[in-house]
Order: sequence, then C-alpha cells, then structure tokens
Amino acid sequence: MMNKVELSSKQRELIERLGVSHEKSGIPPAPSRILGLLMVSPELALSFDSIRETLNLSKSATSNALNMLLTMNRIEYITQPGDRKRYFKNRLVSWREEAKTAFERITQVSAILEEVLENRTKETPEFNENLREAISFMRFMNQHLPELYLEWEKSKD
Amino acid sequence: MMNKVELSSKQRELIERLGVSHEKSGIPPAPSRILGLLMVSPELALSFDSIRETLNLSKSATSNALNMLLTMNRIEYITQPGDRKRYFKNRLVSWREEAKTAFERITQVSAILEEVLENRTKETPEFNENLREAISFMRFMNQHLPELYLEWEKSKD
DNA sequence: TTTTTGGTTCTCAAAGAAAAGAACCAATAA
DNA sequence: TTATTGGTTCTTTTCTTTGAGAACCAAAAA
Repeated sequence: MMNKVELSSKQRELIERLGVSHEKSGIPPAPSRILGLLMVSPELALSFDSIRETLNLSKSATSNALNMLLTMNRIEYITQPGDRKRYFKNRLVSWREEAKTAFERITQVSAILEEVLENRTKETPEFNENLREAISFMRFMNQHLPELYLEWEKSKD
Repeated sequence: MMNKVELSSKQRELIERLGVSHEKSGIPPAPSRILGLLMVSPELALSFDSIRETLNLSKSATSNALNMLLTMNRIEYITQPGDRKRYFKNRLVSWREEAKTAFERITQVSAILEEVLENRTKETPEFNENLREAISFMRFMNQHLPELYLEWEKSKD
C-alpha cells in the first residue's frame, strides 16, 4: 500500500509555496496543497490514495478537497479500463478561464461603484470626481484587456 | 448622543453590497462595512462614534477595524482645531496603489511557476508547454499593464 | 453470497476569527 | 484636583473553518 509520491525537498517546498499562494486567493489549505502537488508531481495523474498518503490527509479531507476542486473546475480526473480508481490531474488549461474570471470581477466592482455614484449627494464634487475616475479606469481595463490577450496570442508565433 | 448617519434603505443596501465585495477580497466583515459606509455616506468624514452607532458595532470592533484600515492605508483621518475627535474618510486615492498591488501578485505567481517549471521532469512535455504558456501570459501582462495604464491617463484629456 | 475496493457522509474535536463588554488609560476640561 | 472624552486593550463568548475518524455504501470481485 505504498502509494506515496516520492518528492525531493525542493519539490515539497514548492508545493508549500504554491499552497500558500492559493490560500491567498481564498482556497482552503487542503485543496491548496493538492493543487500544488498536482503541479509539481512528475506523475501527472494521481489516485485518491496517493494524494492522501503523500500529503498526509484523512480520507474525508481528501474527498472533500478533491470534490471542491472538481466543482471549481481546477482539476479533472481520468480513468483506466478495468480500474475503478480515478486519477486526478491539474487542469492547467483552465488558467485562461481564471484570468477571465478575474477580469469579470473588475466589471462587477465597477458596476456597484457606478450605482454608488448615482446615489451620491452632489455636495461632494471632488470625491465624486475621484470615484468617477476609478470607475473610468476599471471600464477602460475591461475594454482593453481582451485586446491585450489577443496581442499576446499573436506574439506567440 | 445621536451620532448616527441617516441612510436610505438604498444606501444601506449599497453598503452591504460593498461590504460583501470587500469580504471577497479578504477584508473581514466589520472593516468591510466601514469601507462601504465611508463610500456611501453623504458626509465624507465620520467620527468614531457615528461609525459605531450607524453600523451597530462595539467600541472594540470599531477601534480594531479602523486601525486595520488605517494600517492598510484604505482610510485616513482628519482633525479639527479644538476637537479631540478624529474624523475618518475613505482614502479613495488609493485605488491606483491597489491596482499596482494586484498586478504585483501576478509577478509573484509567475515567479513561483517558473521555479516549478525549472524543477519539473522533462517526461511531460505537453504539461510543461502549457505551464510555459501560462507563465508567458503572466509575463506579458506584467509588461503591458503599465502601458495600458498610461494610455488610460492620456485618454482622459 | 460474502468480501474488497474506492470512495462518501456524518459526527466530533480543535483551532482560529470576530466581536461584545468591561476595564483601563492618557489628554483635556471643569 | 476631579470628571469627562475619545478611544485602546484585555477577557470572554460565539461562530466558523478545518480536519480527523468511524460508520457507511454501492459496485465489483471472489
């Protein structure tokens, strides 16, 4: 039953740093470590048990974390004929979608701020002007980020 | 001692929505509401007690939240001659700095990912290529976001 | 039919985050 | 000198998050 993935101390360190980085963006510790492991591991597709044993997690923690990551679309799993196990992989492809989501957050915030602006007293022109400027910046970003993305696509060839 | 700020239900709603939005970016509930209040309130500079009473917070919660926001540079306070009270205001100016911080996060992440890439096995060329691409995208963004900012500045006149 | 595998779900304990309330304190006012 | 103001700090409580462990369960294997 030795399902553990063998990792160098450098690899373990990177997993932790990736973990912390994910925690910063709001993902809980266990799922964060799993994402890290699935980024660093030489083997791309890992079974429930090898994840569990490599990271010293309980079954419940592993199960919940994997399901959360599946729901978030951050990982996926593959299966093999004649093997009931699922093998989980980092869905690295999803970074484009993530970027998009991050950009959409800007839209949401600027929408709220516009509503705030509409409802503000006219007695505070300077503040309102500042607010207007922030909104304008966000709108501008939103308009031009897609173009920037296309530019990057082109720059690749 | 009626220090409460008078707010319409629309204004209260906006404060809550701004609050939730701030919570999403990692700021705790009380400070989040205070930021919302200081964004919506017709009066720009509010005293400790009017914040406390308007948001129904305890003294300790108010004190801690205000100090956290001061440390984060999200608010500032002004004083008036012959008045010991401090009047707190939203430091709306700081959105540029915040944007910069957000951009810097991209740099940090791409730095970790590069290190991961250097330490990956060569046996997984497709995965590695994807990773390389994600890194390239982040680097590109980082290079061009400052230009985009300048463009926006110009577009204002 | 019974056992094993590959998990899931439930219950509980531990730890941490938030906030309340009271005690406290320095500076000003009386 | 004493009282008040404008907070800060400490202690306690409450709520939430996280994860462990055990019970559970469906599908497949024996």
